[in-house]
Amino acid sequence: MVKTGTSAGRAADQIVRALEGKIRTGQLVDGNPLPSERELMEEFSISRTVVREAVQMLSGKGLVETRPRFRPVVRKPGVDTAIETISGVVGHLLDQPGGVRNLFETRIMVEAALVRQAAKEATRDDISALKYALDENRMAINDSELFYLTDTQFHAVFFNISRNPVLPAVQRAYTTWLAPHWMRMPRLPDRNRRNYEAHKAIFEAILMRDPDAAEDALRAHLAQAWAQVRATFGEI
Amino acid sequence: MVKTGTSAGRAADQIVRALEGKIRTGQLVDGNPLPSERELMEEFSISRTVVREAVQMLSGKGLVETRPRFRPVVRKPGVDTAIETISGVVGHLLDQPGGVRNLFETRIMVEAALVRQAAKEATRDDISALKYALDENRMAINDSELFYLTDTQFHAVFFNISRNPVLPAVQRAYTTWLAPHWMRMPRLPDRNRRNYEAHKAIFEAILMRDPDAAEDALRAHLAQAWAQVRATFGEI
DNA sequence: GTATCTATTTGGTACAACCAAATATCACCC
DNA sequence: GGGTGATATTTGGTTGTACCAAATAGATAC
Repeated sequence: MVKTGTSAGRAADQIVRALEGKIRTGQLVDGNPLPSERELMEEFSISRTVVREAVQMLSGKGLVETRPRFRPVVRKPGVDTAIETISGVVGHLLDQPGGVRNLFETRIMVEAALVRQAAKEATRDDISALKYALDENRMAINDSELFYLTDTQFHAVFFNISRNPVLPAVQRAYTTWLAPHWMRMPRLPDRNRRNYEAHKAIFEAILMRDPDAAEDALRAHLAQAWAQVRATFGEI
Repeated sequence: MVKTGTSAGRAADQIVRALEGKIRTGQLVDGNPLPSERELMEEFSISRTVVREAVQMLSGKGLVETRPRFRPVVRKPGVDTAIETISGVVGHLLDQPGGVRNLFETRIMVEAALVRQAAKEATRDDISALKYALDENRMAINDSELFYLTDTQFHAVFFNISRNPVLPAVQRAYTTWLAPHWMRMPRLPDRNRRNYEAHKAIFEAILMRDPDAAEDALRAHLAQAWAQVRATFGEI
């Protein structure tokens, strides 16, 4: 029987909705493989064509993870999932003139807000986390590979202070998307030291509970970083 | 001939990349329909199945727009495209406990940063745009439908001041995603007036070039809005 | 020139078949 | 008995054909 144009009008969308539900309610457990395509086509009485289509849609929405020849794996949606979903488009945006600049500008804005907040309401734990990250950063000045890592982790502390799970994911997005430009920059102990000093200045402003100074230090730091990027890549 | 497992290993990904390129370079013009599936299968010597798969992927990436029975339309990627792409996942996130709260919190943070910036560097044009939006808002106090609109537009001004095209898109995202909660709130002239007064307070702080006051006013305003949401929906 | 009816195109779905990579099964040897 | 490797069985990837119903283009009538 060739059943076409079903009442509801759409197609595999129904399957998608059904599976979406099963994932959200936990009937399909996070991390487990999806039922095989043949099973699904039997369960919903549809052709494999439609099953594949549905699975692909779910993959596009980030609810399942598909590797080329493997069973799709269920993934309960999280902030990181959302961010991965747009990575493709963002890639194109960054290729456009001014794309990187625009993204980086929002990062400055967000992080400026975060350091202000840190200066105002960082707990003792937050501050010791910050101090730890700063020390790690200092000790890595002569190891550029490690310095990049500790640099990122220092900044990460700010994104954690709010206790809002969205923000750490946002930072991961920023670092992932901007990494191509950062990683290919010449990294010299000299520059590392300057960056460390900038971090230290931010830290001290936060210690002094001075939001304005913290914001200024952060902006100076990121502006300098941007200048380095420009020096490496030119107009972007 | 049944050709499988081609050298490169993947499948419709190649087609996706090819089409991606054609879209970015403008060979496939923004707004125009994609070639028909049959044409594409001939052009790339692949089965229609694969063509459809590729098109779907492009759709998932937001590079083409597909309505159920219509020709897919090419869409050059923009920030809005990116945001639409994640709308699906975000929907799930908002359903989770605390989801709305977390999102709204980031909105407060971002907008607080924006009003600070506005207070510091708004041009004469920015300020008159703000004043215009404020007046429109005042005149709509007794028309709740219109008030919601002018409310949104008042806030929109802040997202425009930076001249960064990412931010207006972000605001559209916020309003879209949070709309379901805002629109179903009881809207009374009384509340409208209170919100208008809050807007006015923010505006005046910006006029005075006082970032701290502007931020405080903005935070008070949004905190109140949140309280209203809570009063309507309870724990969310 | 506009409206209406008809032919053709085009997307949506189904089914059957096949390949190659994964995975499960089992016999075999230490 | 507990690994180890060869074998059988899934299972995802792809092709081809076929058919329906909605869109669109084309022709015809008004």
